[in-house]
Amino acid sequence: MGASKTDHFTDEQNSLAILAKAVAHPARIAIIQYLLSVESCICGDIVNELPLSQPTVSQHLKELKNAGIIKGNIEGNAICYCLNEQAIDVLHQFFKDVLVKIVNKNKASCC
Amino acid sequence: MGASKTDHFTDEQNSLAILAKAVAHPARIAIIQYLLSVESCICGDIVNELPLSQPTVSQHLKELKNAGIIKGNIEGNAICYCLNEQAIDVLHQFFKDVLVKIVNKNKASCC
DNA sequence: ATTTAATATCGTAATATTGCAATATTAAAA
DNA sequence: TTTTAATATTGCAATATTACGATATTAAAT
Repeated sequence: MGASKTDHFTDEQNSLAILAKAVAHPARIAIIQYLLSVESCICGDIVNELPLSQPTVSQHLKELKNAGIIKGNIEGNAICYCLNEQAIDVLHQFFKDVLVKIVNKNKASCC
Repeated sequence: MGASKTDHFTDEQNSLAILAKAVAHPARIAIIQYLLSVESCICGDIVNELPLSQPTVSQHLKELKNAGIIKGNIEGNAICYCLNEQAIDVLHQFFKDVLVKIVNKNKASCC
């Protein structure tokens, strides 16, 4: 098939999967790290920071934007990209909750 | 091309991407949530919990295991799967750090 | 020894992702 | 207005993912 059967899962499961997928590529991790390292959000040189062609970088940015991980504002003929705190927080909370539950379970004897 | 150019990125970027990719499917989110909901780790009924066929579930479990998100122990003719605290912690720490940095940046005026 | 139950693997079709060259778009600069 | 710079889109080839039927494996139960 190839397509995942999203309608069989909860909205929460689907949206977490979409967010995780957006992050699930080394280039997109690199983009996130670069956005964090830059002082201002106005950054027109992401392409030069990555070992990929301009169209490929543009595509990765689009995927991050579609998933809501980053926000983009037009600033003249450059574009200001910045991280979306809320989307990152959803992922952070999920893994935090998972971790807390694992620790509690392991306390009660497990693998 | 289709294959990502992993050799152009850092080990950290690649391993974070692998972990995120393992989680980046609603069925695998569902598996994680189910493993958390069960008291013991001995669980031989993951297939019945998911709206997917047995081979498909088995494949998803394999991917989670390959990425280190879950661990599997053979228990007779059933298999005991449980979450790997360390792998989840890597993801948790990453998103926590990103979040802290975003908050600090936004304080210093940004988007 | 045979059956049963649980899980894994193989093969394959449908679809998605990755990457880039070529080209388009857009707005500032000259 | 022409050029330049920055980013986006299109088209396409290579590869990866998702899903499942059929089949294999494995160990307990009969």
